[in-house]
Amino acid sequence: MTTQFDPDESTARTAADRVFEALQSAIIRGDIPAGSRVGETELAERFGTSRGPLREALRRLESRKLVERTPHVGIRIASLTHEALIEIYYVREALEGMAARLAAMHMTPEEVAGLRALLAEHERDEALQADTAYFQQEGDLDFHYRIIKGSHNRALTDLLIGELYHLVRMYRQQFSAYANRPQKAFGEHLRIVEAIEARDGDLAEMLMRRHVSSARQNIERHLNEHEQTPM
Amino acid sequence: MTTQFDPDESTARTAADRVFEALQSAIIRGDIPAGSRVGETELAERFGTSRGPLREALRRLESRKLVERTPHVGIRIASLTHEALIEIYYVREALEGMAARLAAMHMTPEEVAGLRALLAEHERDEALQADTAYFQQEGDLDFHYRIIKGSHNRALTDLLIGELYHLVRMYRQQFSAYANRPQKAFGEHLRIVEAIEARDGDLAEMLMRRHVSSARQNIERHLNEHEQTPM
DNA sequence: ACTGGCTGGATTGTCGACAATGGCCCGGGA
DNA sequence: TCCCGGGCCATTGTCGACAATCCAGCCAGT
Repeated sequence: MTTQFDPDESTARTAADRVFEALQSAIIRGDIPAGSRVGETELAERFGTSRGPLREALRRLESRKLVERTPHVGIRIASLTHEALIEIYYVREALEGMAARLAAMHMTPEEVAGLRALLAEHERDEALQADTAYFQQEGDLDFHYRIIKGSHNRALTDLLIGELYHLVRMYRQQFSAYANRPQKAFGEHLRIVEAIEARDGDLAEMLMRRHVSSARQNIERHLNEHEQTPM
Repeated sequence: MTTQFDPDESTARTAADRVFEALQSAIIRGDIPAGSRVGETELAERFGTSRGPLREALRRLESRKLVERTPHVGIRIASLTHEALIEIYYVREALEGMAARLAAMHMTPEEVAGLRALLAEHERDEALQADTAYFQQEGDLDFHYRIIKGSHNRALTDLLIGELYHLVRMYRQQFSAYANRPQKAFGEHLRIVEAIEARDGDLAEMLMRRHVSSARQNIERHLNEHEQTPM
């Protein structure tokens, strides 16, 4: 069951980078169950490398909050609590709101056009698939990615895409995503794009914040209904 | 010029953690000049350890944007451009604004009282020292730290304190801080605390955002005057 | 029977050496 | 004189082995 790579595509970089990406994918996709303890030796031979590069990969994953390490004890795959997810959504609200504001200021006309094209594509898919949520999931990520990159703010982009979104994706995998009202989300996306086209930074930020906030409230409602956190 | 440690205080954790903190301090304090290339072997023997732990420390510092690594080439201490500093201030504006909002909602009465006590202490120091900026620098950081922690949002706290503020501090060390109008800043701090005491989250966020935004505009003004980025 | 300490095993932390890659310098040719 | 190519060297990437630490289970004592 050793993982196999394309020998010319991924070997370009160093082995530590390969095992880092592979391990990250494995965690996000749920191939390694969340919250489980794993040994370094086990992981090392699983990914066909030594413990040296593996440990470096683990350090990076630790800073991304994907694994937890306790000295002399071991590694466990991160299992996020619902509270942590809610906290992340507050951060997303602040950062993506700012991203939308900056996108309205700095996006090139080509980027805006691409954004609207993406939205049109979503509309077709949505019309076809009505309320199936999964494809819309990836489309939703794509939409947010474009606005984040449209901010042309590297610090903001690195923080959101490099640090936060991995956790969000792991979450969606763990709890197979709360039904996230694709038609409502699409309408919100539409209005955000309109605000960006109008170069209205204030409005774009406000709409994006409400969009993220709605998603958070939607999750909180689900949690209260299902009473998943008795405590 | 080898760094020295308290042999009982810092040795509690692992050696990789010690060299991580030591290296981070050295970078922030400017002991290692920004932008300079350094070799792994050199650093390893400087901190009295082997290359193994040092490389793990470097990985963590890399994710914190304090060093830059290029494979097979080497390490260079991060030297932030002015544009990067401005970008960080936009992120701070968004995140600390949210932190102030959450602090107004979630701070305990004790934390609020401590915040006001800190402000009173600043007022005394400020009255004594008029316009000397340096002490106010640390006080300013302390003020912001308390509000961030007052948000009771771990994701937000980790991001701001764990990822961002090191860069801000390194900056202040590099460029020995732009004169940051302590009396004006103090007044803004005062109004933020008042908003938090009134549990007015909207106002607290707005004031904090304007506070950070003012600091950013102050820096931008200095950059334009001195024309430090000819390009 | 239960608590306390202890020993054995396993896992992580650390180290030194080897291999591989990139940069630099020197020499030759146009 | 300038440009290009090849070889050498330094530095990084990787590996395997040794040492330190923690956890589990057992044994003894009360």
